[in-house]
Amino acid sequence: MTASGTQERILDAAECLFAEHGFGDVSVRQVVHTAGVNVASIHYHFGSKEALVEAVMSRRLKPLNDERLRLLDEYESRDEGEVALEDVLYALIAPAVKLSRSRKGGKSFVRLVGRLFAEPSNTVLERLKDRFEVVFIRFHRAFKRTLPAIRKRDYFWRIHFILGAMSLTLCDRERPAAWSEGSCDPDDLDEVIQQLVAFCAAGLRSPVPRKKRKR
Amino acid sequence: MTASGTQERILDAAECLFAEHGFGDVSVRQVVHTAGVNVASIHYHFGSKEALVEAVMSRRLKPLNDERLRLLDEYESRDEGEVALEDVLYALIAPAVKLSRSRKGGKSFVRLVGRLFAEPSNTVLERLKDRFEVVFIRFHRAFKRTLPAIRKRDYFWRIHFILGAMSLTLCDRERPAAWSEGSCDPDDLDEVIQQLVAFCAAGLRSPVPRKKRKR
DNA sequence: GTCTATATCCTGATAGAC
DNA sequence: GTCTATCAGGATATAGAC
Repeated sequence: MTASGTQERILDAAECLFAEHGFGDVSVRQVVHTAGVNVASIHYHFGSKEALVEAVMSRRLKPLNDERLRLLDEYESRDEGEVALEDVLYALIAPAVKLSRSRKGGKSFVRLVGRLFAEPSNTVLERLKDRFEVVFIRFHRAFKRTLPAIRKRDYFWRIHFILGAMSLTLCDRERPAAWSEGSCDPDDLDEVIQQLVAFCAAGLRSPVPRKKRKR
Repeated sequence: MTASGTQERILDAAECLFAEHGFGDVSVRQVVHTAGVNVASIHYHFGSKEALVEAVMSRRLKPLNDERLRLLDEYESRDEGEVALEDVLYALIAPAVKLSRSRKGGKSFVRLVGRLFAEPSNTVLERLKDRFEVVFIRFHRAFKRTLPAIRKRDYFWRIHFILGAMSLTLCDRERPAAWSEGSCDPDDLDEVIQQLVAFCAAGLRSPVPRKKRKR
């Protein structure tokens, strides 16, 4: 890396473009144009477009997940293992939402993460799987402690729904504000976090659905 | 259209491929190859790739939304306007989930709808906006009747979370089964629907979150 | 309506001068 | 490390014979 920070400029530009248009629809030429660097520099610094995608994700994924685990550790040591459900959810959700207002491109990155989860057959997600799994195993343990009686199948369906709600919220800042004609403020991050935490907590605590629906 | 049903074969193949790999990553050549038709036929029948994408969506969107409105009408006339929250959610969710097991490519289509909602800056969604809006206005009225005291901003945040949960569930059949080591059965559609309805109902009914969180 | 052949452009990637 | 020039391949789209 040189003093001009070419790698950083490429990563910033790619992060922003990928978040806006998706991975497949952004060419390396658009990236170098936005970054103001030479066409060849992406292959010099990263080797391939695919490696660039992975580098974009890796750069911020570790700090994000580290912060999630740090919060969870903090709550667990403070409450001696008896962490409230809302606190576990907060540790999972808040770092991602907060990252979305950090100046250094975090906004684009969280949209990328949301996009990543919404694209099922995704080689990038496969590659990053290990990093996510460590976090989820830790959170699974914490969730199960707060919900000792929950059935395995109920738990995993609900976790899936929670990921969906998070995904779309990270992906799409504008829709709630637009549909509510301004009542929802996407820039009030504490509000977003609390809404998500409350919604997910209620969903996780809801009674087991009936076995059969008569219609 | 001819007797061989070239248009249908193209639509089926495109629907399947788009659902599997996304819009941008599928070429018209892949589509014609999968459909077993000539390269030029897409442009003859649809005019452009973008028009094909729109045609794929339009073909199934009207029946889906018609079924949603039909269910809602049925419940409202039966219960004289006093429809249970779970029934409104059922009318919104069940037709989409059920379409996912219809033989004629419905499985691919609902994944496409999920993908559509997860991609914010999407020209296709803009084009189909009108068709969705009619449905949502009807459902907004129904929801507000079952939740008369809810604040506008709480309501729209929660609708957003519900769309996210639906989106990911329609997009990604496999993750809950994989993570739960088989406890979740993606083919048990009644189970999926009931899980989603119960989760979303609990979320919609949850008490208003506290104003400030002290951490 | 179907097909072949082709036009035109853009893609990711690289070679080699500086 | 940066740049220009260029490659080989694939993209959408079309022209024109059948």
